[in-house]
Amino acid sequence: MSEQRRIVTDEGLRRFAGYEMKRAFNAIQADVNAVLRPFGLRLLTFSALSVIAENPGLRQVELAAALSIEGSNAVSVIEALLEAGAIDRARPSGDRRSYALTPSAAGLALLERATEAVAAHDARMLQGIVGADRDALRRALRLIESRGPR
Amino acid sequence: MSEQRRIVTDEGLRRFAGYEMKRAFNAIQADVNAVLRPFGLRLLTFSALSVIAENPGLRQVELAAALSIEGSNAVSVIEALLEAGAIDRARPSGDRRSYALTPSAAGLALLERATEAVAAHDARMLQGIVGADRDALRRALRLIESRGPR
DNA sequence: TATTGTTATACTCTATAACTATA
DNA sequence: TATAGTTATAGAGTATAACAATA
Repeated sequence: MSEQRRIVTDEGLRRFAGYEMKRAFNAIQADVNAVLRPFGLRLLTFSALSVIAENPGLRQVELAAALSIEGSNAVSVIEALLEAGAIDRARPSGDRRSYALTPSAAGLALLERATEAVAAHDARMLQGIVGADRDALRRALRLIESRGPR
Repeated sequence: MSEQRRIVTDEGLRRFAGYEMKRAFNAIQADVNAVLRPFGLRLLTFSALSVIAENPGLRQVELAAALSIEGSNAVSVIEALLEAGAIDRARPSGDRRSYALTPSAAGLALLERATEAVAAHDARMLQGIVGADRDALRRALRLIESRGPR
């Protein structure tokens, strides 16, 4: 035990939504990645797989735009999903620069199970936030996101 | 222009608050760090300086706990603030293992200006979120944070 | 000239293990 | 034995610049 029980506060920072957002997101990030680890996925690869399944045949540049990540950073994400056998990549007939990304059967099965786990995680994190508050949170997050770079 | 205007969506992911939180926080993170760059600060060093100014004489372990970061990761943050001349570090009389962190006069002046800029940034990001919605956002973020590891 | 995908690189944040010196 | 601070290390996310192939 310490000699003097000092109460150290971050009260001054609590007035900033950005600071509280960071703390809340860190909690989510840690939890969701723990949930996804058994599936061999991270939040980013899970998200990418989800978008690919939703938009089969999309190009890498489209995936990056949908996830708001740089194209160069999409490369390793796609590589991870390819190595896991969750997606396939093929040159489309039209443009020989681009690739068409499609989910594999295994990828769809993986996504289904992972999505269920993530849904449970999400519900757990939102416990106690109900009704109008939940809607307000959603609205606020989208508005904040829209304040960012286009 | 692309031959085919494909609409790629992340609609499936939008049902997860965690995904929207990540996107919103990325927008905040990018903006606040751009705002802090002229002051030679990042979100983390700004936060640390703020907590030190609010709790002068606190120990490093207390700072780390207040910010919810690992003690080992607090080292470089403190180092950055020391090098910037924003804080001082001294061995207290009682315990020769620990350090007492205090803001310098220059650090307090820096914090004052930086806080003003961050407040403007925060207000900008929260534009359009008013009244009950703003309270709901705050409540939700604290509740989500409390769902994380203790 | 512009776009797609890629490589290389750098910085930041987070987490863990192991160590020292002090308690 | 436990605590405060440190070092080393690794993994992950983000950002920029430069390049080859193709349009």
